[in-house]
Amino acid sequence: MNLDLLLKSKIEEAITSLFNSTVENIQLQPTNAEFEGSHTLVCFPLTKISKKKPEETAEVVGQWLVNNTTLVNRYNVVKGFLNLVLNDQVWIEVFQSIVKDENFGVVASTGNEIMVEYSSPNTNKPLHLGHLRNNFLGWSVASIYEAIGYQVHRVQIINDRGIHICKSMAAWKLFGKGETPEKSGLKGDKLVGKYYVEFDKVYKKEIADLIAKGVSKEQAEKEAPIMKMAVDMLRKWELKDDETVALWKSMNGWVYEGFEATYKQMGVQFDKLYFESETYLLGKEEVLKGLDQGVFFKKEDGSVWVDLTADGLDQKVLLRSDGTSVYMTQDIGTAILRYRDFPKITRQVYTVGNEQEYHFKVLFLILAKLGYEWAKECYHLSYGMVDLPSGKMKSREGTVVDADDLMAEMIEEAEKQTRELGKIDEMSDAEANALFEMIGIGALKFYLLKVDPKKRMMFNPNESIQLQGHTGPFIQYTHARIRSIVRKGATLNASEEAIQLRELLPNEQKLISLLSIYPQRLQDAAREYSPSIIANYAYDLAKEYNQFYQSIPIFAETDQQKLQLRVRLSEKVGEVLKRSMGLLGVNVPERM
RNA sequence: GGUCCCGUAGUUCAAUGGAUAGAAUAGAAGUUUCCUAAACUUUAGAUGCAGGUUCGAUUCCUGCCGGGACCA
Repeated sequence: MNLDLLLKSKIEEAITSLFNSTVENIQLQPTNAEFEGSHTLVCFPLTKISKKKPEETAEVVGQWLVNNTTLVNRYNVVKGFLNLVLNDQVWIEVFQSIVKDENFGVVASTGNEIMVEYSSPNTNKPLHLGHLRNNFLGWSVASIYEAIGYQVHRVQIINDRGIHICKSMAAWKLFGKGETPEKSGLKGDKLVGKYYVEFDKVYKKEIADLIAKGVSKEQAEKEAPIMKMAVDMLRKWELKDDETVALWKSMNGWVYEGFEATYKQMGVQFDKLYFESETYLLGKEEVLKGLDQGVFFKKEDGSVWVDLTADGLDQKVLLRSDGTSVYMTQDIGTAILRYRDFPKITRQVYTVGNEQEYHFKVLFLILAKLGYEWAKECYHLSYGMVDLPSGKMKSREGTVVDADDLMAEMIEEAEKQTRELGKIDEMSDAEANALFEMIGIGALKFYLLKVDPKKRMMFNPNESIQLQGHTGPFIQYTHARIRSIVRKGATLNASEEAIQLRELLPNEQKLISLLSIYPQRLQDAAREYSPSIIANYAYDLAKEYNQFYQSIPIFAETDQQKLQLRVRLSEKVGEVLKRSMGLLGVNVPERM
């Protein structure tokens, strides 16, 4: 039962009957807290057909609804706003239908199928704070689509080829002395990252030395011995030189093992991994095919270009004059390969930072020009950078926040605060540790997901470890309280018969109202690709519940009907909190 | 040079063109014989500037100022 639609149709009837006319868009919105009522009809747009002042229009519509429907109990008019107070019986019916639905808010499979890409790191550096936002977002959007009945394939593309990995390889060969993650106890991705940094250090020194000898800067950058070594390795790799490929494989292997541990701690997974080393050749083929078809053109130096000036963009190179590919070439190949692997998907969602907006505009246009119908359905889930109080994260200045370190700190801080509150006295060590992790990771995920993805956001370490206020742990705590109520309620002799109440308290009505809009919020979140809509909804619901909890002592109630309603209402709120937090990748505890 | 994004309380975030712009945090003052005080209550505090469209603009349009990104 959709109350809003029901009410709207009644208002339509009212308008037809009163003004002998219709309006396309009935503006029904939630009533401001300061006024009585739950729904408000904005009457200004109706004045054209009512030929009355806004106040009078509101008055007659309100009167009609009270006289001709069983929904509206009373109304009040403030300026052109008609505030409607529905009958409690209506809310009780709404609640009954929610209670009856054991899977409230879960949409049955629709047969739609999409792919969501996220993460997609380079293999030369460990994951950092920016990757956390990326992974949490991608994971959450995928979950949200599953919740509205889609089949979702979670994938990533791993940038495992190119000069950057060769740099780490060169430095490792020169200075590594056979170091491995096993020997040094260093996580694989951290180890490879260490040699990437080492490369950079040596490279800079070599450039400086050459410049000191009178070589030009440009020349020095090319001639530095360690760079020549890296370039040579890339060349050998492309020729499939055994030794080089073996080293490449083993170093990439270390990185993947390291990443795997980080993903596990993040709580994200993938259904399939794509590797650029496996897709870039397909991209090249497709570009050459496009060249034959006249979609692209060749310049005098032999490079291949696409002309997008007609679309308001410029010309873009797709193959360099030496025939090597660029990022765009690879992405063309990857996109096409994915549709071959999963022919039923109708859309690809790319979770990639907003600095690549231009890139994806171009990519989708090119795919469309190549004749792929699905290209126009593709979506770049573009998100803003994560800044620190000190400004942008810069690896050169050592301000990059490492993902593993951050997650460990969050869990540690959760443990510290939980112990201080003396909340784990009756828990086993295993339970307590699971709780610390749930709270620490939950706080981090909520912190990063509560902000609209499109916006650039600030990561303040001191605020992020806060567990009070607009945070994940606030909602987790509310859930734990609810579970406590439900456990206690279960020990009473509750009858399963339908609740026969006729009236509700304002707190109860508001909670029912919030519960009832969950399915709509879920749809909104999917349409906008925005987990923040879910995060804020869960927060609002938890906040409302805490007010209810604080002002109404549930078990002090002598009327069994009322008591039952409050326990069941609590239970349902708990379920929806759990479900919506689940969409963010956040678990909620039974006790905390 | 061209294209795009963002400017909201001290700070971090909200607000399908609608009412007196909401939260959180930091500040001030309270609530524990009562289901978990990681909670609740009260209080103070903001739309960068100038125009325009509209019954109504934080939201749409133009210019300026400030911050950021991308393309050569």
